[in-house]
Amino acid sequence: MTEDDLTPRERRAARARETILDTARQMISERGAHALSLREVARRSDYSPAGLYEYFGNKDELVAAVIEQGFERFSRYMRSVPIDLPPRTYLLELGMAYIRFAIENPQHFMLIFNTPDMHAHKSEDEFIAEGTHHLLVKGIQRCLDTGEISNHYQLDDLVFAAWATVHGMSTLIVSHLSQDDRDWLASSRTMLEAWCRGISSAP
Amino acid sequence: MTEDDLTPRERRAARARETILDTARQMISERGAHALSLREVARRSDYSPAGLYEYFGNKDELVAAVIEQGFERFSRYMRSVPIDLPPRTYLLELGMAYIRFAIENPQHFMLIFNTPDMHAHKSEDEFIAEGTHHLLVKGIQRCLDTGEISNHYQLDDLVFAAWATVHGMSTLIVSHLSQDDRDWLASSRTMLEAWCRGISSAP
DNA sequence: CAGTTAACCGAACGGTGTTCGGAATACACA
DNA sequence: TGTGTATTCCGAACACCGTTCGGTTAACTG
Repeated sequence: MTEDDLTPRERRAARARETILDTARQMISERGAHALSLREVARRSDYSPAGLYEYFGNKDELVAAVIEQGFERFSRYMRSVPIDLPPRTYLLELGMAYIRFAIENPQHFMLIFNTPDMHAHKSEDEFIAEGTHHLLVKGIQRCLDTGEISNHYQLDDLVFAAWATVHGMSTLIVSHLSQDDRDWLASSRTMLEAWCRGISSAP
Repeated sequence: MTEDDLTPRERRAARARETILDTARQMISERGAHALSLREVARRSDYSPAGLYEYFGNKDELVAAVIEQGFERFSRYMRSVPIDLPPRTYLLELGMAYIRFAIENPQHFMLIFNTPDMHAHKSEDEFIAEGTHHLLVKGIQRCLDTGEISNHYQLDDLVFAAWATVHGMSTLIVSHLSQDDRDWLASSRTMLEAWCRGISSAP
């Protein structure tokens, strides 16, 4: 993937960066992003607080790196859905992958989709997010093409509603209903199927 | 509403508490909850940092109080929907009230529904939230009774899906699509109508 | 081997939330 | 009205935080 002709020094630096990043990632999935302390990261990875600044410009850049990792992980969930499924099934499974990611990585889901500072992640994350977003757009477009979704609705509105539904389900499950031990994946699937059927025909 | 036979001292204390709370509320709606500084609140309300501890046990209690205010405001939006509307119209307008609150009070919406610490707001907020939640449950139950929603679906799942849809729309609009200047209220209404129609008949 | 660069740290600065002892103030009661 | 008590409020301090800077190793380069 990447160029492997790195000097030992560069390879060492990359490894150190990765170590620090892993520590931060683990601390975030343990206690959430709001409780991340740079000094604690330094402590756990055997650096002095100042030492970290060799690898990350500041705290925001560190959590931005974790967010980027999270986006890649999220992207993997989404891309794992076979594209050769029937259009409506594909759409359904895409939504389920979204929700599965949230349930299996609650802290990272919160981190990458719920951070109040949208200024931090702009370049690379947006790029990856756009990539997965495109999967949704294409998926819906295919359903429109095959007539499995009524062309009475605009593509933009359909994308918005589909995204909102799975995002809302994910958010509710991980942040408000986590203690309730219902089978949320089953409920989500049932109601997503209903949603797909609902928009399959004109009013 | 409340008992007015308070001593002047109690009245003064209540007023001071309210002043501090207002300052905090304004600071939150200006720059978000994550940027709230207790010392800055003290500065703006002419107290010393230590002085605030006479009225709030700690910072978390202060933002908990702001959250409670936010819940009450949110509850007012929801209760403003006339209950004598036709069942399906009522349900639709309930959802629109939810989204309107989010759009018109983005920081407070984020604050009360997106705080990573679910341990803080348990007692009063849950109570009010349950109150508005009950509006949704009753609204859907009425639709089931009149047959405007297919009884093929379970009440719990319907409530979950309805809540998730409006919550997702709200969250996306205020935190990811705020710069996009589409008419999100219109899009939301269109797709909520589609959702209502979608579950009106069995598969 | 000498010079340069990278890697790292100790110490400090200004900020934060919070605690504590005490001072000022307002109150209740004699 | 005076006195004792409870409320208000604050200054100072503590521990922690993110960040910067100068300097000291350590590693690479020629």
